[in-house]
Amino acid sequence: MVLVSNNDSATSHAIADDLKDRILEGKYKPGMRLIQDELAIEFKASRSPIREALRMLEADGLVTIKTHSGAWITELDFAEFEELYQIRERVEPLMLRLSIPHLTTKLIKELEATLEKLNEATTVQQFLKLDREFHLLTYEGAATSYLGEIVQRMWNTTQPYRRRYSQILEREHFTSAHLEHTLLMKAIKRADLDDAERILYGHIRRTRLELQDQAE
Amino acid sequence: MVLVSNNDSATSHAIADDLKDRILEGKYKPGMRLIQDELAIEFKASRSPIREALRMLEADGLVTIKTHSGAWITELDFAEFEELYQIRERVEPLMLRLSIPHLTTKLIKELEATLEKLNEATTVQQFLKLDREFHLLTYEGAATSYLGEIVQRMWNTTQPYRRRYSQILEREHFTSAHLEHTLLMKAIKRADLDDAERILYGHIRRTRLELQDQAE
DNA sequence: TTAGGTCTGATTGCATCCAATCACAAGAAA
DNA sequence: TTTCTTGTGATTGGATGCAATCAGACCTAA
Repeated sequence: MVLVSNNDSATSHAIADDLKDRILEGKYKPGMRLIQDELAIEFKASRSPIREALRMLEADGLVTIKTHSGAWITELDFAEFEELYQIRERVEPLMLRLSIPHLTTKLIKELEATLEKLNEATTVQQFLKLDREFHLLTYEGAATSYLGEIVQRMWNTTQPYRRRYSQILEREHFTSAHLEHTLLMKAIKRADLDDAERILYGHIRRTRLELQDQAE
Repeated sequence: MVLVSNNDSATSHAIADDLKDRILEGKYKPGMRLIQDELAIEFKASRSPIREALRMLEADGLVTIKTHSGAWITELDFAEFEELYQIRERVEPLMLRLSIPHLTTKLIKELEATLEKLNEATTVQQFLKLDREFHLLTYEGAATSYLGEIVQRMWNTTQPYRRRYSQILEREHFTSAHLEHTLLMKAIKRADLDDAERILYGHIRRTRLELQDQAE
């Protein structure tokens, strides 16, 4: 289960990947409109592949298309953001459970290295990037077809908001996250499925509640 | 949250809806190939809207597209079917929890009527149709944007397989389902969120395990 | 001033044509 | 016989032009 890159030769896929990066990096902000002609000119292609790319991004939840009207970068209100976190609480522990038994020693080494870098992160930028990397890596052992898609999609759509809201988080949050990540790592290493599930559930839940508190 | 019909004027949407019905009704069987030209002729349209419709169905998980190769009705192996049931076990109880507090008395009346018909169903066909109707109705109170999509998508993709596998289920299964549905209805009426979640979780889980037993 | 209607430019949706790619069959070599 | 190569038809991907639709400005009437 590769939750990272996606190499498909067709230009529509290439365009979709490129746009996806821009959205995840925050270059394209939620609510921004995308105009087919402009994109076509920029990518030196016709509107056909652009349209297909937009449909793919729509499937990823990154873009919202309204018939005869246009395409916008998906915009979440806080309720939707919260909803996605609630789904994550339920779904990611399952994916972790399915993954742990198939994690190779190589992957575990990689996980530990990422965790170390994560603990040393100083900027919010770094923290977000490494946090994402760490969690998605823990799922790499799951040979799932649908679960992986769902999880990836949720990480993608919430990405711009994690960036936005994490600015308001207290220092306290990062130390809690640090402790939970360490506990999670230990549970993974001794292949304790129930414990790992529980820690992850609590980790996501606590983050949601903290964001909830800060946001009002 | 309307999990039933979808009225969008654009022809690509109309085509997508039509194809969707055919797949869910079992006219188009998993593994069957879809050829753009043939569909274009049948729908008296060009290939552009057909292509868009296929992309939409891909997003719904009903169709699988391979670049430069073609489109097929999505085919699940048993492992994927099981995976989807595991996700349902985690996700649908959450949706039920979010729904119950907002169920109107009108909806509850409708639910009871559906349950009554469901208990009187004699053929497998009827059972499947009413079972789907009953469960999706219990979620109708949830004002969710993503959860609803996910749940609906899982019901859609597993539909052909529910039909296939339910043929091999014992009479025993239907009486268990009956009892669980009745318990669920009671929990819903007294708005007992925890109990409702637990019953639904067990209901989906038991079905999965029974199918697992029968299938090997 | 404000509400409603109409017009117009911008943009999307669809049709058609051509190019790129693939799958499969037929043939050649071992 | 088996395996590899090559070529050809079928099918998908992309480009271009036109029609349909929408949003916003402008005008008119109350």
